[in-house]
Amino acid sequence: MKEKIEKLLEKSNIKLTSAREAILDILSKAKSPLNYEQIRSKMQADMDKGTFYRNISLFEGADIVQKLESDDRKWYFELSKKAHAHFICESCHSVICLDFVINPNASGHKVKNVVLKGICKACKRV
Amino acid sequence: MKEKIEKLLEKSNIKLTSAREAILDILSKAKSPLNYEQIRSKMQADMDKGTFYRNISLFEGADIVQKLESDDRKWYFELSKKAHAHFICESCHSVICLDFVINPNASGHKVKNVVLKGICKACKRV
DNA sequence: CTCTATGCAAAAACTTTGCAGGGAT
DNA sequence: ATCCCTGCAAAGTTTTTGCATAGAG
Repeated sequence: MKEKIEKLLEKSNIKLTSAREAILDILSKAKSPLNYEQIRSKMQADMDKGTFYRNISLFEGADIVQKLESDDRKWYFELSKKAHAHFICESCHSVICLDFVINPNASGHKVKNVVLKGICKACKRV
Repeated sequence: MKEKIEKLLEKSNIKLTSAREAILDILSKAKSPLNYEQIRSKMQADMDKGTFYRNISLFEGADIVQKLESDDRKWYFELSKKAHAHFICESCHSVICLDFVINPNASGHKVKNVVLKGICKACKRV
């Protein structure tokens, strides 16, 4: 894991620190995008918000991390990977990755992301 | 216009006031969802934020208005109409309605909305 | 020793809420 | 006279930023 993260950062000339490793380690294990609170709760040691967001925006600039927002007005983060759609649950606000090929040229605009919103499987059951 | 708005409100037992009429009048003329600032700038008379947001949430509760967020962390509002997709421009943050039929059962979740993100036609040209 | 990352605290940006005054019925 | 709508101002939420200190090389 650590080597993989080291490689990612090396490519962009970003130094490896324990804060950065912690963030990327959690994101690399996540099945779906996570917000600050969720990431922080998975950490062993506490991390300051400032440090978190500053590193996240460093990662975004280097295209290592992508952000998207749910409808709870929080940013959700995931490691950059090939374009895929997301589902956002209006009930529990979770963000779920979908296997969904994005057609970049529907509609005359340049489409980079697709987000579906509604009620997720889990919430539907309740 | 006014009669149409009156009918909308009557159905939900909401009294017609000039603030409410102003908001709904602007929304009914809009081609795409608008945020508070955009709506406010189209108004003849000034309107307080509190009044605006309170009425908007009244409308949402009555299913007269739907809200969605762009990626500028602002809410965008439109009159409720039959399910259609939206395009959000990551460059100018405008929200554009698309003629796009939503398939509610892709992916096992219940899909109510579809949002495409990317660069809009206008920004692409620049 | 120098340079950058971190933590703390304050600022920012939008939205929401409390409260008192004003209008409509 | 009552009820609820409105405006003003303060509070709330998440993210961003400034500054001093700690830490790495």
